[in-house]
Amino acid sequence: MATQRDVARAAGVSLAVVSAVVNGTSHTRMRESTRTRVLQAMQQLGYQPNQTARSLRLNQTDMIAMILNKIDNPVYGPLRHGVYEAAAEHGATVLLGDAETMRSGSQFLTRLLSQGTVDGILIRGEGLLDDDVMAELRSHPKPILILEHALDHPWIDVDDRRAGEIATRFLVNLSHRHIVFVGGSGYLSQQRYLGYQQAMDAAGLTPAPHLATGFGEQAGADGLRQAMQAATAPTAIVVNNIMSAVGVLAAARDLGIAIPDQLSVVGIHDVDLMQHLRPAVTAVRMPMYQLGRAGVEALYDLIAGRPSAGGVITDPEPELVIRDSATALTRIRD
Amino acid sequence: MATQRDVARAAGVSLAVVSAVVNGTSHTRMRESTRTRVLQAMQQLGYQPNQTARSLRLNQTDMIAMILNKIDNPVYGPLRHGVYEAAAEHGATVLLGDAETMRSGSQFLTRLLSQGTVDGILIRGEGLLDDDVMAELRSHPKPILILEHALDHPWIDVDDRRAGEIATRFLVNLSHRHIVFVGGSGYLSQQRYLGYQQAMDAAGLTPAPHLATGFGEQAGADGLRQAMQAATAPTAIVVNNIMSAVGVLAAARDLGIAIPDQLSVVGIHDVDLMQHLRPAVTAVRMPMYQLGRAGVEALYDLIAGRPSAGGVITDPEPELVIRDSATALTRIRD
DNA sequence: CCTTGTTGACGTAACGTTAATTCAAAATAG
DNA sequence: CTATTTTGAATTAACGTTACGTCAACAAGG
Repeated sequence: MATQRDVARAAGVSLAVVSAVVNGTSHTRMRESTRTRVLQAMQQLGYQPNQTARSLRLNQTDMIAMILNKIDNPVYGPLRHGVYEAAAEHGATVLLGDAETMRSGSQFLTRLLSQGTVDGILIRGEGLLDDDVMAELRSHPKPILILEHALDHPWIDVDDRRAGEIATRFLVNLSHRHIVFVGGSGYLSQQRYLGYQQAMDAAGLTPAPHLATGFGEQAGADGLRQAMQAATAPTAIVVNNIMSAVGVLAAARDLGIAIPDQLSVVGIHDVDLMQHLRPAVTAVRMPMYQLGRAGVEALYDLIAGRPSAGGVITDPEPELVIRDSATALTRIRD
Repeated sequence: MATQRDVARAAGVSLAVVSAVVNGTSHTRMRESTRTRVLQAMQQLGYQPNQTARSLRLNQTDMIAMILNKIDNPVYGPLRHGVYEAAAEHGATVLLGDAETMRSGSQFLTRLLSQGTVDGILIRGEGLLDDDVMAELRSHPKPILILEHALDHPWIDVDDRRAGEIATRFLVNLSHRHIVFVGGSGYLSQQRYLGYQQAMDAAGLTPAPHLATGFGEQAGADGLRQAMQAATAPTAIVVNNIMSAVGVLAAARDLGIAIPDQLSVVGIHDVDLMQHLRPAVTAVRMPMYQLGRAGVEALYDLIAGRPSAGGVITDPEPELVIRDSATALTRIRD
């Protein structure tokens, strides 16, 4: 492949001029005619800049890494889009990794830790990155931004507490009194449960204990079964993780519980799929796309050494998307 | 950050020795005591090799790109895992891009086209990459492997025709006679339709025309509605794209069609979600994980200049996963 | 006419690595 | 005891860029 040297030779100019043409540097100036001559030579030779050499010289790769807990989780779709878009605006490409495969000594981690691979790192590990890995990452000289609550790193996240509150208050307003909170585990789920508690307290209702059955479809099914064993069955359920809502629907069907007539369901997080389920699932949509964009911006603040905005994103707020899985309580219960 | 030069100074040896220790090169030899001295110095200084400098020197980045049509499609989950794993075994990292954002002049494409970014490229664009982009990619000096049927490039793919045949034959064996084929568009869908036709012909049944309503949930709903307008309503339906099965289920519910009692449904491709829907969806699982692994192997054959295995993957075969959305036809119809 | 400033370039030293070449000292062979 | 080989390392030239420093030629100002 043609290099700047080849172009220089073909155009009868020095290397410096070619480089200046490529980058539009102001230091090295040239006649317009020279510039077009160089441009033509580049065209003819099919010159493509060598990104690696550029990175070495500039000590900057125009690449950032994003590490997600479970890449496949559809709630990360908009997050990823936000990150990719914002990164592109900064002229950067995104290297995507999965926390699950980021064991100590893994290929991806080694790559990240070696110098000159990425300009910065975005992490959403939901507590799944073990301490060894985090310690290794901490030794990384490039900035790291955590896309969830963190104690010892710059971080930014959506408002999970508020989401729990919004979901619960909606059910309260539909006259439900026995509302349970199901699924999840870890800090993030606790925040949502906190929001649930707040909304229950505000309505003078007694919060039920958190049925922390974990993540995914099965967790939802398990949660519903557990909830239904209570002395007084709930009339409504807040599902911590949206994919668990699928499991809740399935378990309800299996148990002969009609949704929403016998049980109202609200999920936290929203994905396209929810509008295509029957009943379509009412959910609290989190600004994940914005989180992605804000994350990249904050990361680039860190990279540039600027002070970086962090903490909980309160604008936009989590947004309730009303569909068919929750309805007002009309029958008298308990 | 510490470089090899710093390590060399600290250990009182030359650069060459440090490099040899890092790579385990046999050319430059050294005493065991020297080796440990260097290793200690590396440890003390926290030396991490500079990947960029290495890439520049070796003209090899240990990074491959994978371009997918719609990253978010859950059927790509296993494909991605296969690719990531196999790449890791080759000591490589994967740069993931979406065909949708790969317009001509896009950040990601520019990055790919510049020299020294990746060692090779894997593409599954499902016809969505426009000709400009493909032409630009073709000019790329590094090998490209297409993960679907291609005319002018090395390619490899799963057996879509066979999948259509398997799905259809299963329904035929359940005594269905009016079977429609719904959803999709493009070469890949045609292959599956071809398999459908084959199975229908083999059973002496008349294939219905391909209702090519496209991809995704909505496409399934549209397809079912269209299919139901026929003079004699079908008793079974082969859904080209698995996510469309969600839409089929929803539309059936909306139209008051009971699945599987009034209509049997079989989807092509399988994702975890299907077992959590009600009814759980019977589907033909494609060896996407293996496709990912095989794709990486074939790509590395190309990179190494070896002859590369290509074409349709027939082992393992698409596998029928029987769940609850299809049942034997017992009532007399038409 | 000399001074100063501007234009349009060129040369070159890095960036951190790898691998070819070279070479002194030690070991071995004759 | 000398000739030859082996061991253990050092020097150095790239890889393709970018940016600093330099400098001739020419124009403008006094």
